[in-house]
Amino acid sequence: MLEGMTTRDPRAAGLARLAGLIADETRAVCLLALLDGRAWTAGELARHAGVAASTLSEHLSRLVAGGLLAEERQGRHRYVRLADATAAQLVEDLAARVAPGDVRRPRTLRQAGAGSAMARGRTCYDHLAGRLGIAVTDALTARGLLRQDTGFALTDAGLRWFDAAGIALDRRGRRPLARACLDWTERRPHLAGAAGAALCGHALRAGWCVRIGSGRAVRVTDTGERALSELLGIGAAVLR
Amino acid sequence: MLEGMTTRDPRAAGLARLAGLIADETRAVCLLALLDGRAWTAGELARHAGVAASTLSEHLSRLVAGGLLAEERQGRHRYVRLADATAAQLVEDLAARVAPGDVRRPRTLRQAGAGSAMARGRTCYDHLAGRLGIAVTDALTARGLLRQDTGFALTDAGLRWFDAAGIALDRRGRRPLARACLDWTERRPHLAGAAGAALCGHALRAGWCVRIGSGRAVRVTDTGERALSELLGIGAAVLR
DNA sequence: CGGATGCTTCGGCGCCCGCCGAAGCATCCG
DNA sequence: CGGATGCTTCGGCGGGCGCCGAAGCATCCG
Repeated sequence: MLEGMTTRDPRAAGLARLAGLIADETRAVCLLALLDGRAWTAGELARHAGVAASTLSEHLSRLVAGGLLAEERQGRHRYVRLADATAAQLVEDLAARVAPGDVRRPRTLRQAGAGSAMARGRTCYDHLAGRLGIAVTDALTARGLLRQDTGFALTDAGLRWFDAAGIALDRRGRRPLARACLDWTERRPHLAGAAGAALCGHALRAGWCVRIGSGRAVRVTDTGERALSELLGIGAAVLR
Repeated sequence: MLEGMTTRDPRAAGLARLAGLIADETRAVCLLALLDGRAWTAGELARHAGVAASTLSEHLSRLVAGGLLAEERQGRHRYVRLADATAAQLVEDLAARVAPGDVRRPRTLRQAGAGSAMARGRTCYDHLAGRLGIAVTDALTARGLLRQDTGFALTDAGLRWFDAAGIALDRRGRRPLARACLDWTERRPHLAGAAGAALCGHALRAGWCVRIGSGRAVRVTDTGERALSELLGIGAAVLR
């Protein structure tokens, strides 16, 4: 056989290998969990995924070797997190393409409860998502601070708004300031990129919102309601 | 075992299945080849990938069933193409993340020749790439028609430029007008999205550039050099 | 109509990979 | 120091999947 083979694209092997990292349901479970942007221990992920610790250990080694995860050893714990923003974006992009019909809806009450908290507000890697993320994105757009019609970019007024709000934007890196991230529960784009990260970081630091328990869901505080109302004209009702 | 399993993310199975479609080198070869945006027959792809027709037939069925490819039967031929722009973007995004060290450089003279033609100018799904794509993107940016510093979006002046050049933009669909696509050979972003597609389509229709043979490489014509110089101030030397 | 061409189906083979539990190592803590 | 905890390594098992060639079907063409 073969011989007739012409010039296989040299990227194919790497592409298949990269996709292969995500092409396992247990690893996919881990990557989606890590989308909260925080570090998990190997044991937490093993329990979360429902497999033996030994099994998960090997999965983590592959994901780290493949560059999707970064690890940090602390004593007898192995902490892993998504390697960087581009890794997070990759998982997001793939997850966003998954046909909505392919996701099974949660069944138990407890899951439904957690689900509705997540739908209200959560972090998506390092930016805000859920109705909260959408509300912020919509408000920025309505006020002419963010353009969505011709792409996805901050306007000059948007740059001034961040400056006036005292939210520092890191414009040195290669990371784009504004980027669209498709919201899983809302099925609409919300603000990601360096600006989205800065805004989320500020919101958590300033107490505009706090994490619920140990998950990625967040709740808007009274302080946060006032700030979002003053700075962006977001009504409290939208966030409930 | 198990029992301890908590709430696996319902998207995990779909995510793994989707990634699994790309996680095979032969299928990856096909997807990368199809990034030229045109339709290939099953036989062409089999020869290109260097596998038996029967093997490739099954691969195509899986890719079609998974929604990444669209097929069209004509007589005894089975034509396939990327299902839509989002499928193309998915493959691009994944390929862009492949570590540059992972791609082996071409070796033979013939491959090197094809490579340099590809590096000069080519189509990337439905927009321009290679030095040509970069030159156009840079020129649009330098003239204030495209913003890259705060995201990736056309400016109002950019909208007027397309209008004045007689290039119709389809703004009805959900597809973003401007989007960044990481150029494989240049390692820098070039213009994709509805505007990139419109520009590329116009360039081919107006004879600004023509396809070289049956591949995805394109060559800029004399007409094209004049047009690009007049409309965007692109010097001919850049395109060589 | 009959041979050539393109694709698909099928059976069979072999490899890869995900899974587990047992055993071992490192770390922490009383 | 010794037991508990967390992680890793190893052997073994089973299933899935990619590969092929042979055979069969549809289409095209002389």
